[in-house]
Amino acid sequence: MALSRQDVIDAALGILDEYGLADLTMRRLADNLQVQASALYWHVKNKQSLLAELVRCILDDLPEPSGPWRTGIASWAAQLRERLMRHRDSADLVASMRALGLAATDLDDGPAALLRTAGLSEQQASLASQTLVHLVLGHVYEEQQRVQLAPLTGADADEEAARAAGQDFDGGVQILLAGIASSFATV
Amino acid sequence: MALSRQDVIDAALGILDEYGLADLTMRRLADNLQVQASALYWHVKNKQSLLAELVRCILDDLPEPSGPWRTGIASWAAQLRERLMRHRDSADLVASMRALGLAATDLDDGPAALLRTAGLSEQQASLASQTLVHLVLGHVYEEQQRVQLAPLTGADADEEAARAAGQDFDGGVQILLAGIASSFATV
DNA sequence: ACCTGAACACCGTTCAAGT
DNA sequence: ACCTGAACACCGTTCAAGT
Repeated sequence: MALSRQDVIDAALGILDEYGLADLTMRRLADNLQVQASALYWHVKNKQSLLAELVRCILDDLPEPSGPWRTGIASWAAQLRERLMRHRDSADLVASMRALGLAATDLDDGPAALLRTAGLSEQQASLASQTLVHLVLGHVYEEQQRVQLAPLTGADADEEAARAAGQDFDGGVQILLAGIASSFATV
Repeated sequence: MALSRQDVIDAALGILDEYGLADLTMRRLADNLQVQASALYWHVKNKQSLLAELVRCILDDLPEPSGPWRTGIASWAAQLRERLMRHRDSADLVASMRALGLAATDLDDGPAALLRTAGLSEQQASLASQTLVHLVLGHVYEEQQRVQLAPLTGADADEEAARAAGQDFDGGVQILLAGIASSFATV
């Protein structure tokens, strides 16, 4: 049977999860699908657009934050982290694509909207949500990198380390939320 | 005259600034120095260690934060940003090296120490400074990426955009500092 | 419509050999 | 001590040609 675009995307996600972003090459992907590398270019414009597609998959149906702003944003951040943690190197991937303005550029729109309805000015809301997204991506980036370094450095118990990282994450988000709350006061 | 290790580093910084991290290849660097690519490996162990050296240069003599914690941290963050903005793609470079545990891993130590002396617990201090570094790197990363995208998208006035980015940066840091301040309250 | 095969212009790194 | 030259094992992408 002929290859479908979805087959290519699925195989790419598979390589990403198993071997990481650095090993996700067009040639390797082609090998995996038992096809010549050049065949991929019938299904996909180029590597960058394929990566953008992967980002779309990873962040698919991530709900917008809603409800009371503080708990709403906190749980949105946790959900975003959870989505990212499902795929290896996803924070790196998402950050790169955001940098190129290709995908996930609108990630901050959700939190910004909620903060505006909660009373922050346009500028404050976009600033705060931008900061939040930086924080989430930065934290998950380091967390994912640590996981990959663990085998080399001598891994602590995975379960324990994951719980600690999760608490660090929540703690960081709480600091930021406290800062946002005090921004309300000075409005 | 024979090439020195410092010559290699200087030329690498030159390529970084003029053409960006993606174009900083060993072969191009060698061309630039009018030497074979293999010659570089006498002066430098491999590409990664060269990049680590560049990070060390970029962050050289960045002073530790001191004084009253709030203004001390704010000005430290501004100084870090200023150092990073001197070299193209530096935030990307620093983040990558931090990820590999090679250089600049101890970037958060300074702020953490100041926050501890100011009264935060070990955990809170390291969490807050980690968050701060994420914020700085994340912000500068996007700022630098935007600069590189500007020629393509239709650049606004550079001066104006830089001032706006600077204010965004300061605003983001202020939000975080407010959050840290309110963490003191709950100690 | 979908894929192959060959080519182009690149990478980082190693290593014997030259001076 | 410092560098060349050639090689190895890779990249992403294009494009005529096949089915």
